[in-house]
Amino acid sequence: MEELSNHQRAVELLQQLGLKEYESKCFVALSQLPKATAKEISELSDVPRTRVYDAVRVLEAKGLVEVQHSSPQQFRAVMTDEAAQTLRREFESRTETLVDVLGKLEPTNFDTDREITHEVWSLSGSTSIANRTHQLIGSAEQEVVLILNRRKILTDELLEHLRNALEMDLDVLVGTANDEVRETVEEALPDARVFVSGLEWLHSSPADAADDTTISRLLLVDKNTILVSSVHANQPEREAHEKAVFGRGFDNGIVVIARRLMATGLQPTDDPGLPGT
Amino acid sequence: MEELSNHQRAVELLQQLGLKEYESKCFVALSQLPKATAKEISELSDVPRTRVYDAVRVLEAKGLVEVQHSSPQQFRAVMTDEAAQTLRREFESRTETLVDVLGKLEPTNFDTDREITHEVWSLSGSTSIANRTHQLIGSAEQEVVLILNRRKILTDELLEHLRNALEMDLDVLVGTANDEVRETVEEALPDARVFVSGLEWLHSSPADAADDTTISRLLLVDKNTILVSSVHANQPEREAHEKAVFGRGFDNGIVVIARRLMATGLQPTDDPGLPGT
DNA sequence: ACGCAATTCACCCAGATAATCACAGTAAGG
DNA sequence: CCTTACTGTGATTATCTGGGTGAATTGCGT
Repeated sequence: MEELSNHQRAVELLQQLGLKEYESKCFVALSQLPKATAKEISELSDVPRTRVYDAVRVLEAKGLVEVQHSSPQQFRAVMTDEAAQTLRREFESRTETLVDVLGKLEPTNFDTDREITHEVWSLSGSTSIANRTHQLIGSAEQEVVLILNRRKILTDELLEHLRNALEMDLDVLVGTANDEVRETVEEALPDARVFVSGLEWLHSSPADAADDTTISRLLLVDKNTILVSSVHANQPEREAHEKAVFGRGFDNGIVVIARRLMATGLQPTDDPGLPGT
Repeated sequence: MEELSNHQRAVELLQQLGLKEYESKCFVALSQLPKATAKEISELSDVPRTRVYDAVRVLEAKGLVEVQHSSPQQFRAVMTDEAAQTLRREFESRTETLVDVLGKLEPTNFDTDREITHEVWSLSGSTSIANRTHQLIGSAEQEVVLILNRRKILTDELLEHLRNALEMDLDVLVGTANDEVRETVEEALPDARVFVSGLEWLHSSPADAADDTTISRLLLVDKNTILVSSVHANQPEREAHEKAVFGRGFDNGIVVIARRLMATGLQPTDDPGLPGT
């Protein structure tokens, strides 16, 4: 029954979008019928007959269904595109006023970032990580070393930030997993130094380890700040979730390790021996 | 304390966007500090200190805060713009798959609209009502009579639909509340017949009535289908909520009444006496 | 007037979530 | 080294929202 699966998925999505279970079920049922009475909805949606009315009432208030006030009351759902549009409008309105309110709220003791040493922060979510990546590249003052392992993360925006760094006469080194990506990067950034990283072990899960975790990006800025992100592929529920840690401070342990890694990885023939701890 | 009000509003908004109370409070608190420990968050947000950790953990998973795993753990919120962006991305992903799933789901008995007589449907929400308005204008076959009472509802999209109707050689009559709107409409639609409606009582609340409800649009299509929308202004909580009823069927009571109304309203000097029931 | 279905209302129960407590690790200072 | 205060984790209890059910009311057809 693939139908059931779709049904369930739709109900879950609706709930995640803010509707209650009954409301979601009723709406899905109504989406399949051009028109329906409470009884029909109840049968098709497993919602107790007596509760269909409440659910439909709030759906009406949200602009998702229309009701006909006749003896056997009839209901119909608006077209799905309209529904999505309605939900989107409500959402946008909320986020809009949210950033507004939060903006008016920030003025609290804002002592600029003091001791920025020995920090190690973790964060998650691809968008947050991408944002932090861009931000770090933007704050570079000498060099940017970046190793990419997945094609997806090579976004236009990322290239744009790298281009900006190049225009400020910074050293930009990019390590890639294979020649294909290397060529893409070389085209977009002629002034950057692009390698195929020698760190094969980085690019695929270690054979012995049981975890299917993949390093997806590795960024070193000014030999001072490091960001490492990885994806856990074993969770097929959603888009694989990306996690990252990022740390600052020249003598920060993780930064030191990363510095060594980067050096050996990008120049596999040399024995660079960068100043350690 | 206007600060408190903003604080509360922010928390409510976050909750409406899917966060729990604790999560919302913690995020708002963190948005005011560049960095904080669990204790500080607890004090600033009224969240029990021991529960701050849980809340912050899910916030981290949602990509809204970063955590520093040090002895006294430290937390920081991402910039509000980033947060909004993250939330938006999640939302879009959901609505996207939603319309997809609902689309695959619709194939159920879709006997085209049979008896379309004597129906009276109610709906609410400005966007839904606007959509229905456009749809009705698009389905017109002879004439479109529209009375506008509020400037806001004269959108470009509405004009576009009216223009389409004109190009199909339909009669388009537009009644407006005042000369200003009339001129705007006449500019945009040279071929339409535009009046300043004679129905003054429509355009403002009746003096005796206690309710401050205003009719905002009134649409009659093919002397057959009617849509009336009104706004209740006494609810300053959000944008005033718009409600509407729409009915079809030549001999539908509400349609008959509306037909009479429109006739006397648009041609105040004449005694048209359109064919009634 | 009667019966049946439609609709509403009020209540119960369960799971989720808020609130509190007790305890085990950890850092700081004497 | 020991004390002390504090940080973090887990278990426990209270509260509340919302799902689930049946009775009471309304309205319609016969």
